[in-house]
Amino acid sequence: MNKLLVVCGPTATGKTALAIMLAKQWNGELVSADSRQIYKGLDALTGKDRSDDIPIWLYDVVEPGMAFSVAHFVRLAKSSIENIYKRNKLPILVGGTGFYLQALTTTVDSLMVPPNPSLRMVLHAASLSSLQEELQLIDSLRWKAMNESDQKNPRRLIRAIEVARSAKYVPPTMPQYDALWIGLTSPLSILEQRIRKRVRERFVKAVREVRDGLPSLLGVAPLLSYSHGNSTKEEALAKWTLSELQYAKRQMTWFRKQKNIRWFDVSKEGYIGLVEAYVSSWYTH
RNA sequence: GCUGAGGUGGCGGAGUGGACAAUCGCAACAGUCUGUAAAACUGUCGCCCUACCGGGCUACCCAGGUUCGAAUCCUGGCCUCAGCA
Repeated sequence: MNKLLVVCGPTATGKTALAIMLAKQWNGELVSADSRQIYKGLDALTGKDRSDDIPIWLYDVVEPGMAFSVAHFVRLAKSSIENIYKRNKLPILVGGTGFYLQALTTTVDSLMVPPNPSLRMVLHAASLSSLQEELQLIDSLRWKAMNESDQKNPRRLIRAIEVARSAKYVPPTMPQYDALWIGLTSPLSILEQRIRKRVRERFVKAVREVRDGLPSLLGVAPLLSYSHGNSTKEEALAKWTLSELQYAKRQMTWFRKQKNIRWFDVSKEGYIGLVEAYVSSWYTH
């Protein structure tokens, strides 16, 4: 089975830097699994780190505002990984978008059902209760499988109805990888400091990147408010920092339930050595 | 110092005699997740018990008072802000 190294974890833990280092050691190339960094430009806003000699796939694949979703990601990532294998290199999947990572490494059956824009438009105008009723009617199993939170989530209900109404698919078999999951984390207070520092460092560049009409990525609203003169730099920094921190917490909520991740605390001295040893024992087997 | 406005839960801000442990927003905490995942959504959110059905206690600047009953009315005090000085 083909080996695939996965480096995941919340934002601002140094995933990319670590992955680049590992790529140099093991003749690898990176594949980004980040739902923000797929957009062209916006380097400072989305925190893209780059390397002169290690390729990073799936940065800058689509214009901001264009439709992009997990399904696109999975297709692109699969072909990137194949490409890397063909050249006998090690793909290193690095990113904080847990859903992307999951979809790529496991089977997600409904992923092949494409969106139905006209249906969505109609359902979008429907009330929550009518969405609930419709789903119960056309796919009661799906409805029962949803928890209370999703049953009250219009977006999820609409997608479930969309899937239920589509023709049934036989899910294609996904490539199976021999994946090693490495998670990078640190205590929340330290993570907060790192986020604060990173955001401050990127502020000036990020202000130049944002413009009206951009998708509402983290930081866009406060940065625009600042550049329009509606808030001070400190206010904008505070808001951007806060949203990044909240995002990091959400990421951790996702990753916490995933039991195959080996976690490393990046605030501890010598964690890199531990990672290297861990990867080494996996890679050489 | 005078005049006006006001002091409500971590913050903002409703409430102006009973249905108020106090609408709502933010923050916080926990969580959901199968084509928007940066998103969307759920629950909790004074303290203490609880078989989660409830029960007890302390609360709306402070001190008194009126009232069967006050965050809401009255008196005094303290403090804040705006304008005048």
